[in-house]
Amino acid sequence: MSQQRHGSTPGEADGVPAFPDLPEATIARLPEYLRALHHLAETGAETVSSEGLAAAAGVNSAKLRKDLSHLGSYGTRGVGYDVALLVDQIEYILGLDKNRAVCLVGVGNLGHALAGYAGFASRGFRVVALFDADPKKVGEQINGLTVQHTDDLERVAAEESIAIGVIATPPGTAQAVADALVAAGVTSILNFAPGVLSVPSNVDVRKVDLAIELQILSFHEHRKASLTALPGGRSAPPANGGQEAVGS
Amino acid sequence: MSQQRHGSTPGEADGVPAFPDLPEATIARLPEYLRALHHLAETGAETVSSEGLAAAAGVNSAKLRKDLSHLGSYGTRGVGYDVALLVDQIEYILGLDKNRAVCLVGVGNLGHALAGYAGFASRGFRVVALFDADPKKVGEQINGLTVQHTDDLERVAAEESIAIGVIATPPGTAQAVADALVAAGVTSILNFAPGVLSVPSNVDVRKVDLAIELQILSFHEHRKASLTALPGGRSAPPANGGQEAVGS
DNA sequence: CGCGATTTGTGCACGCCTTCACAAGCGCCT
DNA sequence: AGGCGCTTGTGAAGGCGTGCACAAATCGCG
Repeated sequence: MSQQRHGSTPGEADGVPAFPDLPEATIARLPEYLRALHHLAETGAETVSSEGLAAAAGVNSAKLRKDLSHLGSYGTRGVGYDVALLVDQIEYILGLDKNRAVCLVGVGNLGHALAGYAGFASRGFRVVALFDADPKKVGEQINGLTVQHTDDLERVAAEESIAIGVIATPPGTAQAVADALVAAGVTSILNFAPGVLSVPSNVDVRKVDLAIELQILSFHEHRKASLTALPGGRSAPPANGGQEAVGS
Repeated sequence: MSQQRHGSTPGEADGVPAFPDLPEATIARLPEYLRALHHLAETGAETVSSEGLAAAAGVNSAKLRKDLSHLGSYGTRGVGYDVALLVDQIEYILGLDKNRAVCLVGVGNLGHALAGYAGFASRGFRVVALFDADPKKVGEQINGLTVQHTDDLERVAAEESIAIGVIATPPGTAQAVADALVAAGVTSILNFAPGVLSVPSNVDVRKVDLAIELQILSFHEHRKASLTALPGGRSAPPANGGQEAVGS
């Protein structure tokens, strides 16, 4: 699936890809739609209604329609959206047809798991290099790749024309690694280390902090606990229909 | 540091903790402030200005002041914020003084790493139970804990009064695990499995999808690539002061 | 060929969040 | 004691995102 250009590729009216500037919120949801669409495609569905796809992606149907309308008009009124076509569109917009090269820095507890994470490869990302500052880890084989020393990061990353760097080092070394990645020409960074990274404005950084997620949940636990003790607070309603309401 | 109640604990005017309802956006930033504050405390700082703390947390100083003002007035004009006091305040609001029990379901590639992730324990979360559906994994020792079978999840989770459940299973079993967690009384779930979870409305779910993060970065790569080819597009400005601009 | 059922695409209003700009408050120095 | 500089806390404005509600468009059927 998702192999050749269809008649008119969305943004290439004239060889120059006129890029629709999508709202950030929309961009963040496109991968979710894509996952739902792949799932639908596996079940053999040819078309989906906005209602159906919205349910599968866990969002409001109006929001979904507005999101997709930003990509252009790829639905048919009275029918719905062509699943295969929409998959191609979203993959094109997200640049997933490029099979981007990813490198991973820091092969510790978390990094080791990320190196073997199947979810990356299955969605078009190739982990092509692993780095670590610990000499004991250098040379180790993980998932068919040899761990290299971070001193070689800049050279190797430039050679392999790596687009995305993943930082899974301890907080103290994250900034130095980011600097090396930037120096090697990497313009997108996924950072698992707690703390703020300083990078040039043309570099995109996304941060994932697992402890922060737990802390946010902890807040809601705290809030819920104090609500149950409060006059107006409904104290743990056990049976409420059962479904719906997905956090954040 | 950060041991006893100070004079008037923020929300306990009358034994009943009146909970300030903070904006979601603020809640999501509090952990970041907390981390920055801990860092400052280690360097021996007594007080911080909003400007200083904002820089350390990577946000706008006005935003930080507004966020903190929601907790109450804990700054001193002309001086700044008392670091130790603010740490206590935020930890109280986030409910981190409760030392919450966490269980982890799915001890695969990612789950194994999460079980050993130091960042959890260091920030007040105790992983007290591990589960997996694979009989070969049951009984395995990880980080001092024995992996138990998911059939026992509901019973054990209820016994240990677990507040937060972490799902790191394959997508197919995530919903069943969520159902079991809910049945055991867990009201907060951190989900690493792709897909949408259906839970009662009193349960909070936060989702972390590593592939989605990469896809969002891929989009920006795609966008940047097409911008450089475009007339108005500034093509890779290499030297731009050097700092600032942290993505999302 | 026309009509009704269905579903998309979107104008509009509302609410949340961010950012600016500044008054109010606090400490220090003279 | 008084004034000055610094910093917080907040009113107001602007922007972004969401969701409703409906017009426009398409298909199928009689």
